[in-house]
Amino acid sequence: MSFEKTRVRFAPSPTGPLHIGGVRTALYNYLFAKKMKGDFILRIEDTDQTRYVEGAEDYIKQSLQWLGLSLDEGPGTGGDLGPYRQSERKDLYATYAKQLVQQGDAYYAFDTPEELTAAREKAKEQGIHTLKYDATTRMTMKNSMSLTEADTNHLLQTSDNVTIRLNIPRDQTIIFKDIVRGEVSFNSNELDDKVILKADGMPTYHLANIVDDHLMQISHVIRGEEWLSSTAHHVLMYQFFDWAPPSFAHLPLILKPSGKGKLSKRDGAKFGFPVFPLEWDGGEDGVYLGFKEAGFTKEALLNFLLLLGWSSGDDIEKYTLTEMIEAFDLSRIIKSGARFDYDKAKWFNQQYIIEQSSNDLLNDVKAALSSNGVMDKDDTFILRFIELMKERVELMPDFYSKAAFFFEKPKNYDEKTIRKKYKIENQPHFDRMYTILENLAKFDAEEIQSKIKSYISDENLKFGEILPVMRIASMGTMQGPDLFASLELLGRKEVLERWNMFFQQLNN
RNA sequence: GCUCCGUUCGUAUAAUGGUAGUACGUCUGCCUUUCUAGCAGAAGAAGUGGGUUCGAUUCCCAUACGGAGUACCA
Repeated sequence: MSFEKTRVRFAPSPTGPLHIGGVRTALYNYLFAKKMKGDFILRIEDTDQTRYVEGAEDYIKQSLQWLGLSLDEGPGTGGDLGPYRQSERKDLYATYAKQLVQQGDAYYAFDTPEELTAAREKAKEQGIHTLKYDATTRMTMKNSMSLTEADTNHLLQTSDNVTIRLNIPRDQTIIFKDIVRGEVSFNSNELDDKVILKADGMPTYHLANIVDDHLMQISHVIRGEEWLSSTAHHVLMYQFFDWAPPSFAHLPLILKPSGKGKLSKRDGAKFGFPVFPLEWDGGEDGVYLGFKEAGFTKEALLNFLLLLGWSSGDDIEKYTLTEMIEAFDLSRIIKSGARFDYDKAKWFNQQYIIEQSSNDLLNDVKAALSSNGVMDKDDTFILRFIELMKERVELMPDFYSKAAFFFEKPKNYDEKTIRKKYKIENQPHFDRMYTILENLAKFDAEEIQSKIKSYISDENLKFGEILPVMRIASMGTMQGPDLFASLELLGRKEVLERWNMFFQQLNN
């Protein structure tokens, strides 16, 4: 096995936008593939026609592309072992399902969904929590095991309710090794006779999954923990086909911040953070925010997800994609579920913003500004602006929301600071400082600072009574970058206008 | 209900059969006109009960709690 080429697949079903847990699964698959110099394959599991959602496949591809998780094979990408969309492989599955029937490892079942529901209801009345279609019950159902050959053949011809079910053997222990959890075992008596081929001719996940993993020469199946329970079925099917099973690694779930249950798409709105990589318009379901639109860099998102369920063992926590590939190791995946911690996600983003040069941020900042109607500033201004704001920002939109005063005059002023810091007897000084600014040879931070500061000390004023008022007069708020640098950026004309506006308003 | 999986500061996690480390968050101080950032510091953790052991957070068992699965969904 270890001599084979490593080939992993990310196999989402196109039933909606790619959830953040799915993104992490994709990441881990990608990292492992690249670490092993293997292939990363995208396979679209669209076997449920009733749940197909238009645009979901594109969304998945766009998300992977945005994140830089490039595919070696997949629908649209190509590859020798396609097609990579299960709906395009439909005929294949029936052949394999029939092989299983022939071998006696599966059988035809003719029960209608209604009959099954009725049987379950009845069982419930008798106190059986869930009716299992298995060795204990299958002889009471309508299938090729319970029916005569003649009846079976007749139904095969006439029924439009023909499915194929796995014939799970009695009293077998199914043991498999999970890379994350070690040895996991199931007694076959606990397993139900799962449908592997549906009445519409499409396979269920279980069949499609193992047929494709085998045919596509997948070496490692890295997927969410929700699949752990059905892995026993899968292992049994590998035995039926006499195929060597891949290695399994079941990833811990990403939990709600409350810790109760796995993170769902509704939690985004509930807790106020994105749970999808990109924005998704769910129609009447509403528009779901994406990490990208919320102002995350892809590097930060990836870095955050990397550490939600995996740790290198050392104290390093910032990784580039290349470093992730280098460091990643399936055996260090955490076993227990990880809660989604939005504060930590934002911290990562802040780190990435601080590290990037103003030039690197230019386009993104421009975008954040222009979506707030700010487009009249030139690059020189914005570059300087970025330098001042960079370390005060967590998400890209903060470049506007935390710094709007650079682009428009204050609409209101921080009353508390005015009350505490403004003394009417200082007004003549503000008037004189106005004149100083007006006549400054060069309106730059250094010049403003030195002239204002020497005025303050010459007049024996208190910095704490003057500077805050200047800030309020110019910015309206106490929060912001260095006062003098900010004044310079605002420009003399603008500052003087604001002062006029402020002191006039204040004194009548 | 049944099956499987899990359980270390609020959160993410590390190491370890012998002092429980790191990061986020929180709080304090320094810096500063302010907000950040940075620096310095503080508080804060092994679900419970047994066993093995000189010694258990670590190994074993039980129990509690949490999670997942239990569909002609993936």
